[in-house]
Parts: sequence; structure tokens; C-alpha cells
Amino acid sequence: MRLPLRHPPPGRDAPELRCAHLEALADAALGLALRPAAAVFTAQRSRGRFGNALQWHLGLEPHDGLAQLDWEDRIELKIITVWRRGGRIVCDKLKVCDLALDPWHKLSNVLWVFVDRLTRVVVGHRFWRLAGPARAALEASWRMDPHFDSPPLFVEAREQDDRQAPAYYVSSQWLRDAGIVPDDLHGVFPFDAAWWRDARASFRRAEPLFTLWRGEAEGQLRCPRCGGRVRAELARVREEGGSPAVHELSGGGECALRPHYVIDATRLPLGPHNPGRLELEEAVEGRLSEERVWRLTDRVIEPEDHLHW
DNA sequence: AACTTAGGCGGTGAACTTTA
DNA sequence: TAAAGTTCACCGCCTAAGTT
Repeated sequence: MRLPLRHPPPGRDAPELRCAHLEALADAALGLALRPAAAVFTAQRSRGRFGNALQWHLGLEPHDGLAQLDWEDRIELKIITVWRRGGRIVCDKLKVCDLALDPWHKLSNVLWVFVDRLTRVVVGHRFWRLAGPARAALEASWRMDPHFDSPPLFVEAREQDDRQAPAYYVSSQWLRDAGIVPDDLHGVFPFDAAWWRDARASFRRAEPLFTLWRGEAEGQLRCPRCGGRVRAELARVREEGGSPAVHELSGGGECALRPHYVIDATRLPLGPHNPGRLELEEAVEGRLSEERVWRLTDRVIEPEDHLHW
């Protein structure tokens, strides 16, 4: 159910707001795996868990964040989960804020963080402000019919379920047209939602386990957790980046019962310094123990002056 | 027929509020 | 005060309707 917009557009470009500390954090986040932190600090299967994990890494409290912008009330932080389909980078629509809040203010200055849907690794980011053609396209929503015109900004409400307040969303179409989601991005894997769902349903709703392929020959690939043999369509791993896998049953224990997936190790992104290749690989393969989960903000030196401008 | 997209509704635990 | 119920903060997931 779509409702009319409540807040009129500003009609002018937002001034650019920057913060040196946040820029340093964003740079350092490239190649950061979010699964370990999500597993430790957030609820299993909670929908916003990776957003919460990123907030934790950036040193933010999972606070209400009501009318204020996430970062020092200057810059809003938004995760865009991306995956690859037919060679292109795609994403879903994105919730902006509650209907009671002004979405134009929320979107005035945004740090978009791109996270791969398969590996939940940060693959890039973009600082952005509401300006130019992207703003014009979004503002056109104000005059559009919410139901028939497919506006890029819309309000979604629940028909009978009043547990959830109506909220502003931006369409995935606009995220691509506005140039927010890059055309290509290293570290983005193909994702088959139907396979993922069925795989989880096959064993206690557990998420599939990953095995990295580093050029092993057919039949030589081993599970990094238990050493059992893992088989996958290696040609597909090479060409597309990943493939569902089968784990040998003998001796694997619970590991053998869970669904498995093999990805091409060379396609993982590598950050400038953190967390390092080895740690990223361990995190993706689920070999990073709880005690070894560290917080990004603790490793990025906070400058005396955040150099706001 | 196969694939893509838009639209609609769902899930989770913690924090908070109300009732007993 | 304790227990029970509700809201909140996060988007994620599924599927019918379009497209190729």
C-alpha cells in the first residue's frame, strides 16, 4: 500500500558536509567482514543485524537515531546490500526513515556503504549529497501518483499490520539511475535467493558455510573447518565467482550436515590495511573465534579535529 | 520459458510500557 | 515488583506482474 509523501522537497541542493574521521573509517572498512560482529553482537536472523554490526564497527551506539543523522547529526549512514546478477550489480529498495521524519533531511548528506549479500563483506562506499539530477529525479516524486507512476521516493504502509509505521523508501531503480550504486564493484558475488532459502531450510535454518577456492584441482578442495572433502562445480566458481557445494558426510559431524558454498578467493576485496587478507579469509570461512572480533573504530586513530567543512 | 522488477509483508531480540 | 504485552531499529525475503 502506497501513501502520498508528507514532506515537500527542498527545491535546492544540500550543502556538502564532510568529516575527516568518518572518511578515514570508511576507507578502513573496505574488506571488513560483518558476519563475525553480527554473530557476536546482534540477534541471529535479525533483519537489521548487518547494519547494526557496521554501526558497532564505526563506534556508534545502536541508538534511536530519530530525527538526527547517524554521524554527528551531519551525515546519514546507509548500508546498501548488493549482489551480482547477469554481470550487473543490483540492489533492493531501501528504507529511508519513518513517515514522521523528513526524508529530504535524512538524505541531505549520506555515506552509502556497499556490502556483498553473499559474504557480508564491505566492498565499497560513496559519500554523497542530495544535489543535481539525482535530487531532481527524487523530487519529481512529489508530483507523481504513488500507485501508478512508480516514483523513486515513496511511502509504504502495511494494509492490516499496524505493528509497523509507514515509512519512506527509495526505489532500487533510482539508486542505480542516480549513480549511487556503481556499475561494477570488486568483491560482489552472484546471489541466488531461492538457493539460499532452500539451503537454509535444509538444516535448522543455518546459513551456508563458505569454502574458498584457491585453484585446487577437482576433488582436492577441503573444508577449512573440519578437513572434509568439499565438491563444487569449479568451472562455475572460476567463471561466475561461486557455486553451491557438497560436503562429504563421513566424519564431518554437524559441519557436514550444513549447506556449503564455494567462492573464488581472488574475488574477495582487499582493504588498505584492515583487516588483512588472512583475517578476511578466516572471517568469511567462519573461522574467526569470538575473542578475535575487533572493532574497526578501535584501530582507526581518531584525529584531534574531525575537520568539519 | 526464463528472467527481472516492483510491490507487499515478515523476523528478531532488546528496550520500553502497561497491567496484575 | 514482576510479568506480560508493545514498540523499535534494522532492512530481507517472497512472489505476482512485467519483459525479453
